[in-house]
Amino acid sequence: MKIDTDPKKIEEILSRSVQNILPLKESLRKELSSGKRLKIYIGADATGPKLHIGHATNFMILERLRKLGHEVIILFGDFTAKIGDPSGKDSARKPLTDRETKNNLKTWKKQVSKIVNLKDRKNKVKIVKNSKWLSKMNFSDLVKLASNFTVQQMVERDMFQKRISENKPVFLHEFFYPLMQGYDSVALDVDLEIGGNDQTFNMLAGRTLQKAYNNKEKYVMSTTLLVNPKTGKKLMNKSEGVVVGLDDEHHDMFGKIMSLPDEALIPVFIDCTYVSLEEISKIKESLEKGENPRDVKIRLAKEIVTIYHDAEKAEKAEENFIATFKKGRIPEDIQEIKVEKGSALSSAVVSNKIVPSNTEFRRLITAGAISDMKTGEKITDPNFKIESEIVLKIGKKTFVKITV
RNA sequence: GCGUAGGUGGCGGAGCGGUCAAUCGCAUCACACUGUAAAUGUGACGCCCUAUGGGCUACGUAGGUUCAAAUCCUACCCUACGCACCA
Repeated sequence: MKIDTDPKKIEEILSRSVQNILPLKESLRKELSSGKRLKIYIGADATGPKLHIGHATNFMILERLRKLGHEVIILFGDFTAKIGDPSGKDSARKPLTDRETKNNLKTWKKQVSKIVNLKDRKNKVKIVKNSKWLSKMNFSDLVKLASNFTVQQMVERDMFQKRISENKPVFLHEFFYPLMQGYDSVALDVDLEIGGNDQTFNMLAGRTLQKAYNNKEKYVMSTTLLVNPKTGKKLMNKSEGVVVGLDDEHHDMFGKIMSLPDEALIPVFIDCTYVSLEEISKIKESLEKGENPRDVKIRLAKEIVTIYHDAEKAEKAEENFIATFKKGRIPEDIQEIKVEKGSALSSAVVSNKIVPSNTEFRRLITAGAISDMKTGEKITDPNFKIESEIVLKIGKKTFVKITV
């Protein structure tokens, strides 16, 4: 296969969404320009079935490289997932069953396929699981592997330092994570690994091991994580922000993007869309000149929805969004439930899991969070009975149509 | 193994016999204002009910003392730190 060495394309690969390239950006450029076919891989966490737009960044880079003709591999970390990443406080995560792993892989392929062309026969993407080699290792293999690192190197990591100074536990098996991930590089014998900035340590472990086992240079490309430039907090994090999932339904996806903080606009454009860098800098300029960020965000939402759905759905999502939230109309595609005439609203809504509990329902209704969409009036009676068809708005984002 | 300090709600962290479903901060949810942004203000934030009241389950686990326990006692489990052990 002929390798494309277009300097412009290479430049984009080397700079867009890239945090750091190790050992050196320029030597990787040389490799990419040499016409040699490189073996490149990206590792993905198999613990959950959902990917979000932050993950997409890496796959976009991978796809660019694939298009140049390089060999790309997606590694599904099923073995590491079985043990669980104990980076948080909770150490023991229940191991994933084979069925869950299988299922995760399936949904996950579907999501990735929106970005990476998995079916292209000319340059096929290889998908591998790391249980293939990791599950076969015995204790002496592990000892050999571990002897490539010192405890000091492990302990040096920020996350461990922090926990040590806070007197929080650091479990021994946590040290195995970089080892296992690093060994993937050896097993695959790769030239380059791409991963989020938080994976740098693990990726570098792979670099060390690749040198030790195969005597080969492995490049490491770390990519920027989606963070709020103002607060420094991760954007795609359940506890700190909104998670825009790649398989979110189009209206939902659109809405979630609209609720991203304004400051995040440009980074998300760069990392999660195909909009050219020149154009993004124009957008940035117009924002600085005072263009309403909302309109820019609509553009962003449309770009992203187009990637994971299509242009038509993006258009629809926009219309729906404007109609519902700007004009206060009833959105399309709302949830519908059917109940007996005269039954209590509370039970209708709780039994259909729209509201988690009766107590919560009471809270909402006394706060004036439930209103009739047709009349615009608030419903404040906790014992409200459903006598005829009604469309309700519950809180900010929930709409439901109840028929009798 | 020994010693010391700990284990409280999604997280951090108070409380140390009754007024504790548990101060406070973060997160979350709702309302107001808005651009489903941010900021700000207000309120809510275990569950259930025939609801300005009542009930049930919760403060590592299991027992016990007491009219009454997150708070006291006993045992166990877990964590950190120190000591001891270290072919």
